[in-house]
Amino acid sequence: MNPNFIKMKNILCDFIEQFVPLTEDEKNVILELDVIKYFKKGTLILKQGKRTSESYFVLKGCIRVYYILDGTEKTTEFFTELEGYTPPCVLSNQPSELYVSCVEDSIIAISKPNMAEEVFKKFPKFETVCRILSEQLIVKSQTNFADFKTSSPEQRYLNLMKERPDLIQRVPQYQLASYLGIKPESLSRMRARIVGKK
Amino acid sequence: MNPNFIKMKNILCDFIEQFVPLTEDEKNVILELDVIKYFKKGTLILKQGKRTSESYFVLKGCIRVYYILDGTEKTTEFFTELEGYTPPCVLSNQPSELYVSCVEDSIIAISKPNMAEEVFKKFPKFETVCRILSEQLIVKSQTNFADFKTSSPEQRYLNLMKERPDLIQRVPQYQLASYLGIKPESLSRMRARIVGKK
DNA sequence: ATCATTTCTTAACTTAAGTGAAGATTTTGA
DNA sequence: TCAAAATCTTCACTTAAGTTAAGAAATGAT
Repeated sequence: MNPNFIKMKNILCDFIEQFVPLTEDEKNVILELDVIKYFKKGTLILKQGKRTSESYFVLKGCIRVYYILDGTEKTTEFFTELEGYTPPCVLSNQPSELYVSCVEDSIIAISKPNMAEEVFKKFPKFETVCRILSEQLIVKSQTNFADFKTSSPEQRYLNLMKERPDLIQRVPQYQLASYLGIKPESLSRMRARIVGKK
Repeated sequence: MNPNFIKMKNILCDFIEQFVPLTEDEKNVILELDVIKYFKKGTLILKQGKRTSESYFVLKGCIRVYYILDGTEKTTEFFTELEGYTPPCVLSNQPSELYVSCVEDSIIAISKPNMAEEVFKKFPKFETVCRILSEQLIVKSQTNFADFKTSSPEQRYLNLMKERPDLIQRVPQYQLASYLGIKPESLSRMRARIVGKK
């Protein structure tokens, strides 16, 4: 077992222990269940049209969710360290509408519903964690959405600089642009405008 | 027990039975726990600055979530029949940033976390329902957000006409406008433009 | 180190949303 | 029923985003 692997397991257990305490037994269950995978930058973890039941939990790196509309990539989400994502197709049992790709070399914990079910049966505590996490995620998602609706593209960019400054460094601008709901040219112009104002 | 009350209980149980079957016992638990309240149009169920631990589940009518920024109402959500909402302040234990008001005369099932905890203990099945519902809500919220980001104000309005035509009838336009992320004047002009195009 | 590819910038022009202000229309309550 | 309040529309003007197109800069692969 390489030391990096153990480090990642600890990150995962620490994260879960924010919500419920874990016994050694329970930690071992996680160690056995969660599959930790390494991906190179640019790897497509999920492609449009494919079926999957996998959820992704980012231990290191950054993944991007996007789809292609009229030949253009529309980026809808970025997930970085300690953020998790379940594609809609996992719940709908349909082919995926979305692509998921690695913006950087990334380490991802992958889980599947049947794994989860088993664990829930053995340790109901895990279901509680998932429920609480889900409830928090809903609030987060709704709050982000509300902030987005009520601000101009420029405010959104300034807000992103404040809330997730790392993304601006890590991610190509044309991907950030559609994440902000604007065109790459507009983002470029906007940045020039903002620098000018200072 | 008035017949309308019983009707509402049935609506609630039917809704839950979409996800898990319920025994009579379990239905009774719901009947005893959930508090069903009647509100007049315009009632403020939750005010900015107030603390609450209540979640709302709309049995009939329509509620609106908004906050006031620079003296202007910013509407972030509408919930109608069979939709539920937990304000962020319930999870954060802070005074509410948001108002919740009734767009119409409404019948709302109100629940609190301590009720939920008790029920979860007695019937773990309910925690499963809540987890599944939450997971679905996350997807829904993220999908809505993605659609919003990738469309123009006009597309958003056309999409709203398709997806929630009832809202356009039920809700004042100035509230719809901020829900669409635009000014009321722009919505008014846009509607004229759309009618002209036909 | 160099070439090809990807990403970013700039510019001129078009289109639609924001703003401020006024007035029309609809709804509500006494 | 009528006046006040709330809601919606229109107009002229400003501002910023979309579009098209060209070329510069950065990155990656050999």
